[in-house]
Amino acid sequence: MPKEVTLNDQICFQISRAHQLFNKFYQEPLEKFNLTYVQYITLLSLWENDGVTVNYLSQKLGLSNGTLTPLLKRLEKAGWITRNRDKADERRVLIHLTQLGKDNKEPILESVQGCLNRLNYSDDEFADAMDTIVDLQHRLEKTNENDK
Amino acid sequence: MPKEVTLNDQICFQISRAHQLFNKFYQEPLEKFNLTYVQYITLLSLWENDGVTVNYLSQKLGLSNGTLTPLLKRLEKAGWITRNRDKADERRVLIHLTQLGKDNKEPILESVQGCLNRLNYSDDEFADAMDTIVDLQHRLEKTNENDK
DNA sequence: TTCTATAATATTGTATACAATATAATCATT
DNA sequence: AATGATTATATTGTATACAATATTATAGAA
Repeated sequence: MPKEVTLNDQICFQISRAHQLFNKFYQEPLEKFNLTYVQYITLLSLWENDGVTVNYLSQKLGLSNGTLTPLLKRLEKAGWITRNRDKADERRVLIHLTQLGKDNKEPILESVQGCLNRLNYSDDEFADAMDTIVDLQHRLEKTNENDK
Repeated sequence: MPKEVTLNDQICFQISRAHQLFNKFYQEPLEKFNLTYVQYITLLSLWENDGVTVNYLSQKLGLSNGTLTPLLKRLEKAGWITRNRDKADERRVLIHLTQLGKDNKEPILESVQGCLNRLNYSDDEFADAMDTIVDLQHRLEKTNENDK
């Protein structure tokens, strides 16, 4: 008799749960900055590389431009970034951090790190967990590739 | 000098990516049934326990009723389930699989399993990956608990 | 029994998320 | 230089996702 397929045995379901829990997890450290989790991740990318195109962010974050355009407009409205057409190539929109966006890097990272510390990962445990997740990604990417 | 915080070092980001990749991954096996990943997960729960309330599904799937109500309406419209007020307690809505929903259990599971096999997990690797992810969930839950 | 508290679901508003399409600018070839 | 192909972003339509609120039904107390 084949084993019954159950919800909790599905690795996709457990990944989804972890994703949901992270969204909740980030609410507390980001609340005082009025940022969502995805907006924070976007700022994180801009703190690494500022003055980039929507397309670059789309690749880096793995989000479609249909997701990013409205998200970036909200970040602009809140004063974190600017959106300007590239004068050298007007198809492009260049995203730049504002002074506010730059000045708040440290406070935001500190607030987040304070929460991350509470996860109580040792360096080894953390590295192992990351390896497991990235390995899963590679398996999924390889399979998704084959579908094309 | 403190180490620079980068996007790819964030475990939240890697979990998000895995979540996105799973959504893509499930498109192929579910396409012919016109189901999304979340709808599939919902059916999976109903194949385990049929005739349950919205609240039960909400707990089981970890989704709010604000997410589930429209999702269940779409599943109803497509003929997979029925939604009926419980005559014994008319605050409740009971969700039942239709004959279509029952009859398609095996074909859907087979289609999905065919794709899952391509991930090439050994039993041990799979168990380890699951442990890692569930352990992460517990760390997140514990931390989220403390916030209340 | 009537009033209140509680419980279960639905609705509203905001924010992702993406496929498909549209728009506009640039590039490439002639 | 004209035009066809390509590139970059925006828009539209559909589907999650949740907090806050509304609605309706039940339960409990006086």
